[in-house]
Amino acid sequence: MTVPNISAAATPLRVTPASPLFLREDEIRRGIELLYFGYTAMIRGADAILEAQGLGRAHHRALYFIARQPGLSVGELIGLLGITKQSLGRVLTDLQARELVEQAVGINDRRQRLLRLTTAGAALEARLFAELERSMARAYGEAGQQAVTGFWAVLMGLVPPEDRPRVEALQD
Amino acid sequence: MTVPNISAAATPLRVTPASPLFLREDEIRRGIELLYFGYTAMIRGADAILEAQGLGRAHHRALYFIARQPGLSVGELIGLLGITKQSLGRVLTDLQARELVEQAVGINDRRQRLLRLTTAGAALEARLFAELERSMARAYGEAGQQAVTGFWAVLMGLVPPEDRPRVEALQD
DNA sequence: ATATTTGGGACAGTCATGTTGACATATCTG
DNA sequence: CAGATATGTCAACATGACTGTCCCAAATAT
Repeated sequence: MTVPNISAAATPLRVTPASPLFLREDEIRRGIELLYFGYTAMIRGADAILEAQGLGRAHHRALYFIARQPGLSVGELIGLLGITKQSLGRVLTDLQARELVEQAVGINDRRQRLLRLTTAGAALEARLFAELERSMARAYGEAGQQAVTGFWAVLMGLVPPEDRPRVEALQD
Repeated sequence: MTVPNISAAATPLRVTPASPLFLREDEIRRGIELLYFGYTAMIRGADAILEAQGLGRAHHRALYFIARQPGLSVGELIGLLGITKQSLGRVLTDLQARELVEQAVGINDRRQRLLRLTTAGAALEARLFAELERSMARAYGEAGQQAVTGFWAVLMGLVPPEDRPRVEALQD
């Protein structure tokens, strides 16, 4: 293997640990900054692939959630993305014109349009995911299992309680 | 107090801990999703204040870093924000027109323009920060000190090594 | 001392992605 | 059948990025 010990980094962290006074302004600002730089760094990793396809980050987000929850409805996707149907409409039009996403009439409710990736769409999403995964797996491996649990816990704490079920529901 | 035990939550987490197989696709996707929802939730918290001022998120980011590193140069701010000088130019023009930010000629290098917040700018930034802090402190408190360390470690791992010094440098 | 590079500002046009508002159609539900 | 819901579409507009170009002043190199 090329990266034999990424999942077993002998020494995790190397990051200054939080002090018991971890609610001080400096510690809060550190979290804000790391969240900003970490998030943008990960997202940026997929830009090259997107640009080569003439797509943007909005298309990426839609592809991601359709891949994650095949058969979800337009309304559910709007809820996850937090955008209006008009904004999503343009994105879906693009993706369908490129035959990356297909629609089916809802089963219980024929007004719904259920979304899934085509074979080409799944292939593209896999390439995009591989880029995100490269960043995230490196970070997980460097930080260690226990750190990952903390990472999840703080991030879930940032999500307003009423939105948490929606995030948990992706984990099925 | 209304929130007496936020800094001493008896039971941290409540989030499913990472398994030893934390590099599996599901665990990676969980991190991607939590990072997305956590980041957007925190950022969104300041939107109401910004809108009341007729400012946007771009202005917020500039205010944040100028507050964090008073006297930084235009070039340094461009580096932190990762945008072009033309994009930053409009933002700084707006902030200076509102007398939230002021410039001074560089000391060692008179070509530079060193940026700092005015009194009004500092007051606004403090209000914006208080919103972010509310989210972050709640998340820190719910998750616990150890989780915060893990949160930082994973996020720093997401930042490409060559960019890490710039993030660390904010911590002075 | 002059030439070049660098930090910053300004103008113009464009793109990606979000918004509101209005209206249409099909389907579900009471 | 009446009203609510899910979705689609058209139009206008806002935000915040981008590229390209030109400019000035100050630092640095030759």
